[in-house]
Amino acid sequence: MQSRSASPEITVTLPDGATRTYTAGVTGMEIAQSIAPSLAKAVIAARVDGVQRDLCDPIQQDAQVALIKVDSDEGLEIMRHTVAAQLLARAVKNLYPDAKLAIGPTIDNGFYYDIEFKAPISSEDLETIEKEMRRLKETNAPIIKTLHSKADAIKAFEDRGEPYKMDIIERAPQDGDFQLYAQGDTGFIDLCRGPHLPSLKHVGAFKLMNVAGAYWRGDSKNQQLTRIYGTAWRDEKELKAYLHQLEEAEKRDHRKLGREMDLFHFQEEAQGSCFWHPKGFTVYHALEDYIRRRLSVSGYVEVKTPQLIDNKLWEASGHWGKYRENMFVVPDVVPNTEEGGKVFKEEPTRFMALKPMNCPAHVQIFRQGIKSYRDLPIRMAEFGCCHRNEAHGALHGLMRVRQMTQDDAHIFCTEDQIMSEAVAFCALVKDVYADMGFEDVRVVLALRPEMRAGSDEVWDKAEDGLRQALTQAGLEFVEAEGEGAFYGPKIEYHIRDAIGRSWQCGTLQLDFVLPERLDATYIGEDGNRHRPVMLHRAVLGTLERFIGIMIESYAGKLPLWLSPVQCVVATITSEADDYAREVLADLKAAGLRAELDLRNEKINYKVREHSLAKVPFIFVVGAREAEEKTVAVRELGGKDQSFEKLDAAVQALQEKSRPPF
RNA sequence: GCCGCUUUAGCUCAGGGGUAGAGCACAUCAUUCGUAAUGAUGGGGCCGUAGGUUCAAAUCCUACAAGCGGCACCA
Repeated sequence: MQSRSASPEITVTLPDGATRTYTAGVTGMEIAQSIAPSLAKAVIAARVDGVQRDLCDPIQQDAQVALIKVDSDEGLEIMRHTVAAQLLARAVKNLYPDAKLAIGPTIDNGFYYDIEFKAPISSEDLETIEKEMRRLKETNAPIIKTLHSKADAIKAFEDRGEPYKMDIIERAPQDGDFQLYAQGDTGFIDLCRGPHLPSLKHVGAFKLMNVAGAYWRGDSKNQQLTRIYGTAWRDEKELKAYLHQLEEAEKRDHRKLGREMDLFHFQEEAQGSCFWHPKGFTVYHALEDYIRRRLSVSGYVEVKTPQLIDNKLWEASGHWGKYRENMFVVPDVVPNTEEGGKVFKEEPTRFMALKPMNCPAHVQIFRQGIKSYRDLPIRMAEFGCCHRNEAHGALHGLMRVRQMTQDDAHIFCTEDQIMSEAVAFCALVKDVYADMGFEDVRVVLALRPEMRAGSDEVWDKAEDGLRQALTQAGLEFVEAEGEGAFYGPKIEYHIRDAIGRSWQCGTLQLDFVLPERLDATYIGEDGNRHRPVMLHRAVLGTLERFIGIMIESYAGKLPLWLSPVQCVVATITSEADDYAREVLADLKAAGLRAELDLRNEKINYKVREHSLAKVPFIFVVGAREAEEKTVAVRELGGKDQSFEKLDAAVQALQEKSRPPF
């Protein structure tokens, strides 16, 4: 055995496959310097055997090393992290010495930092903080890392009055190697997993965006901190482009488009419940009809169940105990009619509730009569109107409402049928989302939570069934440990809105508990009673949220089959009025949703107005068209028009407007 | 529910202790026009709600409500 030399040589393999030899303990910065001085200026971190490291970290053995610059995605993220954890944190501590730092991670496009302030700060204070950040950036302070033992690290933050940092260190599993980052000799330090930029001079363009409240460790029982959100980019140009893109995205906000396109509105007296206008309800119906056709050929039967149900059923189902804070409860009492008197003469003792879910009602239908295993699976669908008493702060346009209509169904089946039903459902969702034009769908498999009902064997089977179903449907998905419902695992389909917020739409949930609680049974082959399994499932989720997502995704320019007005017949002069009426009649006879614009306005004005209203087609008619029985067809977004025979144009539009299913 | 912000005409927004402003929209009149704004005139507001301060409040203060951005919760 050969004796270890004081400084053995190591081989470093670069991304292009080239190898170089260094003395053990070489740092990323030294490697960069040995390659090119320009590289040493630009490099900000290193990836050593796949792990991001600071440039000052020594490399002790043979390794794959990639040098990271800000021009890469991971470099940009490191820079954002430094802007949050170093620039923002130090600026805040300079301006508010008694502020207490919690955590400051990066997020899509930026970062945030959670901080406890003595007095509330407002968005105006952000400008001051941002100014201080700019001043600090100009100092180009170097960022210096030191390693500390647990006790030392705790001491350092105790001295600085940083209880949240102490908490993080105390909860950390390791005893040493706590990384503290300082900015030169400014006295500022922060605890961080790193890596960080070697100096503030690598910081690009940044902007603080807004302030919000956020709970420490994400738990509403904990102290609420102030969260400062910011964005950071390589330079001013990128920052500007991002801000512009945000502005554009805000124009797609479904609440704004809903008003502009006269689709729906909300008002104080019915907060969280949508008033659907004729045009909006046309979209709603078109979508509902589409799903109804899909379900019908997929072997579903449709039902309708009561809105108001006695709390006896909710107690039996478990909702009264577990879900009551989200329910609208109605006293089952005749109200007092005396003027100025109490609403109820006596304290109500009997209650009903607006249904927050359809499942218990569907079990009631299942329980009528005796079911045989030959009847299963029963796929019971309902466009169920549900009410949930959502927290005020949760409401958000159509995305989060208090009255919603789910494209809901419950599949009652045997355990052996779970797999095939789940596979069929995943295929159905895939087809529907493809029809809607959604590509960016995030699929989550939510696995068993700590508190759960049912044996591990049943959970193994259920989770595996869903996993296989997703695989067979060819869907990529991520697994979320502990996120499942207490009664079973679930699949969730998430879609993003215009500004990138993710909303859950479709879902499949396995339930072994409710059939038990509500005593649903079927007679098996063996002549004995058995429990069916219930699959709760929705493809769109709710019509409200899905339409909201559709509006944002299409920026209001809905596909033809969903457009509330598919075609406007616009005249050039009043000479063409009679002919325009004929054209309209033909369109309507072909089942198209068409309107007439005979107003005494210039055609430019009409085209502009209907284009802004996002009408997919305009049939322009003037004296010439009336004479020749043609129409000038203008498609939304198109620059010019085509002249077509009336019957051909109507037929073509009819063809194009056919729903995808 | 919690934190911060906002609330003025149908919409977007300016203003600010002393008779309420603009653009768009709307109405009327003129114009009959060939593919993204024709012109003129006019109507329209309890300045979110309720209290308070003041000779005087849309403006200052307080409370409440709703909306917006987050958090928590969730389809």
